[in-house]
Amino acid sequence: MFSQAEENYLKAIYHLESVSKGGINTNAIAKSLATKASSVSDMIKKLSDKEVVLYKKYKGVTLTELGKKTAANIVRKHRLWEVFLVKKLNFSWDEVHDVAEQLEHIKSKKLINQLDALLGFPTHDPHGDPIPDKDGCINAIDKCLLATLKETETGVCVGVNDSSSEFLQFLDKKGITLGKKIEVLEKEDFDDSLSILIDNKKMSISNKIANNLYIRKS
Amino acid sequence: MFSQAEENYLKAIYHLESVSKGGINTNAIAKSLATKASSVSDMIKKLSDKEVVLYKKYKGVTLTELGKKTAANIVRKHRLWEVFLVKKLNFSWDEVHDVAEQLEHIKSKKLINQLDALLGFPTHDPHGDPIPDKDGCINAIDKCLLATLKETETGVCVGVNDSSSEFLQFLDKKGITLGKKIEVLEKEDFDDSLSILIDNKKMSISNKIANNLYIRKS
DNA sequence: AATAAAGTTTAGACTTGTCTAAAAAATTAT
DNA sequence: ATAATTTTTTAGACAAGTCTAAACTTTATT
Ligand SMILES: [Mn+2]
Ligand SMILES: [Mn+2]
Ligand SMILES: [Mn+2]
Ligand SMILES: [Mn+2]
Repeated sequence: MFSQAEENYLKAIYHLESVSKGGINTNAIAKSLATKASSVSDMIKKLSDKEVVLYKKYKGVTLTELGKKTAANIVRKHRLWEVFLVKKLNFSWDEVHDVAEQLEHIKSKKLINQLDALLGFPTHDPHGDPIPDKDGCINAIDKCLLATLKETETGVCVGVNDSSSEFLQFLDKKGITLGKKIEVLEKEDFDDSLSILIDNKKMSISNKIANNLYIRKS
Repeated sequence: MFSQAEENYLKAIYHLESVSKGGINTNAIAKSLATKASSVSDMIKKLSDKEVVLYKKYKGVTLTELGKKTAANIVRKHRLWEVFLVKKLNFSWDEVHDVAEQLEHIKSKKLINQLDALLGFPTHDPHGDPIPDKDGCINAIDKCLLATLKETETGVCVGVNDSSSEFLQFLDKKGITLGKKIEVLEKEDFDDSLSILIDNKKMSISNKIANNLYIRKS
């Protein structure tokens, strides 16, 4: 059994491993958890004792198979709860994260399996992130950042890179939601901004936005 | 904001006040939380500083208005989650308590209000206990223990006094669930056991059972 | 290769919540 | 009214998790 703090560390390491392969360093974990490197050092020793991470002093940390499975299960719970909040409780996609941060620590196998069933076994959360299955496997869809599309290419919005509520609310305001079809009309060399067509409306999108929106090409 | 531990103490005091009016003593709280009297003393000081309880050394403790409201809100969350688990996730009434003990500490006004709406604003939890409203008010129904009924009297099962899973599973086995009509046929002087009619079936009920089942007379 | 800078760990302290053992107060029995 | 018993509080310790400051390793710079 893992404490809430331990679970949060495992999840942070899991997410860091998914973006930067190789041993995860103390400072990166500290930053992602808004804590201090010394606290991370202490906790890593505990996690190492519990055999969920491999650890060599000064050499960073990697999840063991057990660690990966444990972390994936927390992510699974987080994302299922996010789907629940949006689908059943009328939360908008920018409101769910903080509540899911709490709900992901609830311990009950039956709860999460029944929730999964209630929601119709969803494969992705409201931000387009894949939901790991009971064994921790995720089946990632083939997506790329809008910024990588070339002129005349089209695709469908399938996810966000930044899921801060500011960004999500901005997308709402622009009418950009998951599932919408997007066509790149023009790419401005000067500032890498895009002119796109969405819902038959033409709009201009800054490079910063285009670098935080995932598209499945079509 | 209250910690999980503080919330559990508040809830325990709230429940104790509802059965035995007057200042609640340290040992009673310790017993109901399965902790030690010394721990209770420590915590009571903190709760007193936070102005949710009134406390005079050696004289027991009472909830302030703020304390009552806070505690009632935790009970509200506990019972709404229990309804959710039974109605939406197919839990049986003997499985819900432990999970609700965790869920009751989730902090989100919107979450609990939307949950309330999803469930159709239920007034009672799966064990027949009333669900406090947003202001902490409960509207208790008029109920009495089955053991207090006289021969030939009839009523409807509306709640349980003991909600341990052993007792609840026992009731399931006997076919006794909330809403069922019961008629007292005979009362045995020797051991205070009852002969009752339920679903047109005659069965014998020990005094211990009859003292843990609430009835609304009809 | 030596030094500076950056990253990491340790030492020691603090908070929350818990415990045991001992002291103090309140209650009950003689 | 005094003594015995029960209840409650205090004192001191401990585990988890965090922090700051200092020491230590590794990496980068000269
Ligand atoms: Mn999230
Ligand atoms: Mn998400
Ligand atoms: Mn309960
Ligand atoms: Mn209940």
